Amino acid sequence: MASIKDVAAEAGVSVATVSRVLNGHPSVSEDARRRVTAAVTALGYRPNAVARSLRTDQTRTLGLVISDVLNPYFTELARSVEEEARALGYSVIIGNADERPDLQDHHVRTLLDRRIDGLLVSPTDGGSPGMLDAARAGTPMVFVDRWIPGVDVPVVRADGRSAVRDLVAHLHALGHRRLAIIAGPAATTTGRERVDAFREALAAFGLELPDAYIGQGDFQAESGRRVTEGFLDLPEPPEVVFAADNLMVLGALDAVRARGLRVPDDIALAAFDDIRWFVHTDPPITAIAQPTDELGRAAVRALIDRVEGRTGESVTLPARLVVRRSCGADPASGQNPTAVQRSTS
Amino acid sequence: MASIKDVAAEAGVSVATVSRVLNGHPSVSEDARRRVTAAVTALGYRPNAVARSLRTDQTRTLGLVISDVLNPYFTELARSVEEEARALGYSVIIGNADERPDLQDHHVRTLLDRRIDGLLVSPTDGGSPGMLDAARAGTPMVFVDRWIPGVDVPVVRADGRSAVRDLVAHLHALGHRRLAIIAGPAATTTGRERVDAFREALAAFGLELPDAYIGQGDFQAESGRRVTEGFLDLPEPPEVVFAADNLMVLGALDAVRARGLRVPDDIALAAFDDIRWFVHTDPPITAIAQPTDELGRAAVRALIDRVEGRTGESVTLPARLVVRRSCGADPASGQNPTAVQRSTS
DNA sequence: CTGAAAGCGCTTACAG
DNA sequence: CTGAAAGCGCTTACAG
Repeated sequence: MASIKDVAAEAGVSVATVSRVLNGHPSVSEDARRRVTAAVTALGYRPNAVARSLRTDQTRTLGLVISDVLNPYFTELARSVEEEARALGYSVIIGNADERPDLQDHHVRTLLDRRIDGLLVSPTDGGSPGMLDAARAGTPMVFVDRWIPGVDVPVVRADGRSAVRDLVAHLHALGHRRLAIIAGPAATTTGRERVDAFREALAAFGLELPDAYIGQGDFQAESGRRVTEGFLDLPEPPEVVFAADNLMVLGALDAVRARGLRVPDDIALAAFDDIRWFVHTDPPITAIAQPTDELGRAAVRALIDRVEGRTGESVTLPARLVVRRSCGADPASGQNPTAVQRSTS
Repeated sequence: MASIKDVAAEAGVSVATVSRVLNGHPSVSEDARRRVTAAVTALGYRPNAVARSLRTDQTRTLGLVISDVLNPYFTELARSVEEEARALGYSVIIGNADERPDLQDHHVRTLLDRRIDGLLVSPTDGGSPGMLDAARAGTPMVFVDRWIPGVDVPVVRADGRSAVRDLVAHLHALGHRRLAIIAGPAATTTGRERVDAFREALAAFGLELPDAYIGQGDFQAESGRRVTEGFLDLPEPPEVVFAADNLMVLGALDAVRARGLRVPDDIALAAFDDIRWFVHTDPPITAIAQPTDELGRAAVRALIDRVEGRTGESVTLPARLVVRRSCGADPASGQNPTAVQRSTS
């Protein structure tokens, strides 16, 4: 592969001059610029980003460590992150933690070894050692979706509180009183917050959230299945199961189906995180939708602010309820008296 | 951040010795090794991968350019690719082409600029200039899923021919005679092949595939919707619509639903590529499943073979039919006389 | 406007 | 077993 030396030789100038035209430095004669450009195309020369990074101490690359690539929520997030980063002149390298702290650590370490300029993380657990090190070492960093309390890093996330209130109002209006939740890992903020928001919303309606109605999931489908089976085995099973993410509701559907029960007649279902397929499941699933795209973009902007020496700010965007049929409502019938946004599809 | 010099100073040895212990070189005294190790942990030293790459001319990194991250098929592929690569000591950087040749080119260029050791591509179109350059320049490369005819690069893919035959046999046994297909872009191999396989399978049953029953999609949901509407507007609409990927069948479902029609009563649906949600759509969707995980692993092995100087071979793995209810069959009823694999869920 | 030179953080043949 | 030195491909202050 041609190097800058080859280009210099071909153009009859020094490598310094080649470098200058490559980087758009103003003080280069028109003649030199022309010859270098010609040499570059003649040789099909592409600057070696590795060498450039070593010299300039910047890679123009962001690292993104997500909890699970197989979860459509994170996949959408990754896409918007990459788009915004590209628009701002950065590349992004994605690491998939698969909800495993050790894998998360592996990726953080690898990314840091590659000297990425900044790190975007949706932490899998309460903070793996490598992650904490990175934060302490002052690596420009921002958390997306999930965060780690006590670590001084901006957080870009959705606030589901009001949407969860809308959901509970919706369920209450439909006559449901026994509401259960499949929680995410207690070590994650989203795992805890969604339970808290749910409990608070229930309290506003004078309802309790008994321990038996809090199932411990791990954001994976299998845990949703297992927890739901537990609920169905209860002497008094819940009337509604609210899954804290879209994969666990998949598992819940599996479990309900395996028992030969019907949604919403026998049991109602709802989920945090909306995905396109929810329109076509049987029945269509009521969900809380995050502004995923904007979250990804805001996170990138905050991170690049930090990277370039500005102060990146935390951002919180509201999530919203999308009512479909899985809780018993017919969105078109106007049965539901509370003011919630309805699905248009 | 501590450099190798700092470690050398701390340990009281030369940087050469530090480098040797870091790389497990045998001829280092036990004493030196101990002091270096101590210095490394004392300083929290991590070797700079950028500098190492520049020197050794290898990055231990593979590039993966996929057509669309939002498509679960590619997301699964990416996951297995990363897993196998990691097991073999490589990292992978993913580029999402979003089915756009210009974006594909952008990623190929960026990846090459970073001097990745090898490139895994599922080409979006007939081959963007940058991709062709890369192949010509001798960059170790392998195609996954889709490939470019005439380019001398190993291909790792699934052969859907026999599964498509099984599907057509299944449809024929159910009494369907007017079968239509939503094709992928003609510029992609999978776009063309699936139509060819479908046509051949129809021919075996004495059925034709009229032009009006071939809709031109682009592997995105919206095109599936548009094409399906066209089918439904035909004087004689098809009885079955077979979508060449899972996103287009989503669009087809949207279109069918918008007309107030039912699947499979009014029209049957099937798709290439299986996803977990198909079990829970209304109705569950009959699909052709690829051995995605094995494809990803095989592709990585073939690529690393090339990178390390061995001859990476092409691999073709069979896809299989998974019968559900979207074509009118009740998988449990044994209605279908042909020997096809049934969904167990 | 231009070039020679230093240096980014490593690895590795060479000499001892 | 160990170190001094060269060099990977760039960028950039410095001098002219």
